[in-house]
Amino acid sequence: MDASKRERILKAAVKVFARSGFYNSKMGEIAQKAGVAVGTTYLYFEDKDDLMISIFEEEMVPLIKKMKEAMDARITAAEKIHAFISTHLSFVQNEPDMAQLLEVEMRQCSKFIHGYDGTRFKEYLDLVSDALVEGQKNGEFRPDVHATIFKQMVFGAVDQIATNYTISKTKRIKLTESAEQISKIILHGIHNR
Amino acid sequence: MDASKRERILKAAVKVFARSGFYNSKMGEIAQKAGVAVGTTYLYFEDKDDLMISIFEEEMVPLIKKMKEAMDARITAAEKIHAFISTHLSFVQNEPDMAQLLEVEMRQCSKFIHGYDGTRFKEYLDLVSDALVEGQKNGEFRPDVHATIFKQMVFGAVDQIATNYTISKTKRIKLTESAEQISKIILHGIHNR
DNA sequence: TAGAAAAATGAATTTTATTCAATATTTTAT
DNA sequence: ATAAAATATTGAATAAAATTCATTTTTCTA
Repeated sequence: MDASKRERILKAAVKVFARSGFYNSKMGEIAQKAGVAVGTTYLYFEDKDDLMISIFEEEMVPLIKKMKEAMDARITAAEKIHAFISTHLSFVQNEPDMAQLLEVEMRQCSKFIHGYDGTRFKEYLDLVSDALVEGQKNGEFRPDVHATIFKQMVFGAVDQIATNYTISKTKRIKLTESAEQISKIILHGIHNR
Repeated sequence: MDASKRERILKAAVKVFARSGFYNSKMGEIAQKAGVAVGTTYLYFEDKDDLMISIFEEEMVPLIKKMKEAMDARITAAEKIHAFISTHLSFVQNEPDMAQLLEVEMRQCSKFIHGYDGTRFKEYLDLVSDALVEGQKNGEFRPDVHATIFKQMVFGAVDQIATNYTISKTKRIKLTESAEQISKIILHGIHNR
């Protein structure tokens, strides 16, 4: 089993999924683009869904890493949360194909929606709740904000803006502007007056 | 073309989609449950995706109506936004099958993700931005909050909490508690100090 | 009530994901 | 270096469903 062949298949799948959408992507086209036979893709991945989920898992590793770095570079917890929001939206701006895949196409993948345990995704969300808890400990934020609710709320807000941006043709509203608005509302909302 | 037959097919589809998930639902089973032949479903709906989208469109009508009533019953804009959040989450709590369908299964529907123009969905989101603008006019809220960003942000936050609740087995966190937390953060966040 | 129009049927078709028997390549033991 | 064994690859065959459409049934019209 050749690791580079696995990579070739993943790379090809990213391209095909992003261009055609998950549902309309043919395993045959992915195999062809990767320069292998159809059957070979099934030696490296269980099925089409597993291929999609593998893309997610592998893509999240560097994304989490970069996000950690961006947040660690900030001093206050408020700055860390602002960094989460603007870094996520920068990624969406700078890597539209991958954003399309992670936000839009991934959700058509039945195994991802139903079977996926979400380890990597939880890891990502916990960056938000960790920053919240830090800010509660040092008095920046109100202590009555529930960390689990908060992290989902922040991610949900950012993800909705991101998805809408990705889908929309016009790109009327700048993501940098959205990032500032979301941050301001959320941070005002949890600030310890 | 019999309107009641169309209804029977829709009703059957709701049951089957909710039980088996969109992807694993067979048109044959839907037809059987509706007491018609497979081909008949194709006289009333273009395809499986159109059937799913029709459920969404029809379900949104009473949902929007109830949401409008709930919001209109409140005096201040802040109360209206609070009503949006808690009414949405009450619906998720009280109609788990429909919530599963609208939040989870709908997103596996390729035509919904790609082709749907989102008229009904926009109508729903506009309830939030209308309340925001009202609150900005009467001085309750800061005037610099962007309505389009705000409505997406609020919906995204609520939807993420709702989806997580629907998917999770444990239901650890009460949706009423989540509604209070989200409202408090958001309303603090936009309040005109 | 016969003929036309509309609606309904379900077997046949089509499209793809997935499997697996056959083939090719690589590794191991002598 | 060589043959047997193990591993990897192939792509034609299979299977599963969505969708179509020629045929049949029902409803309408004059």
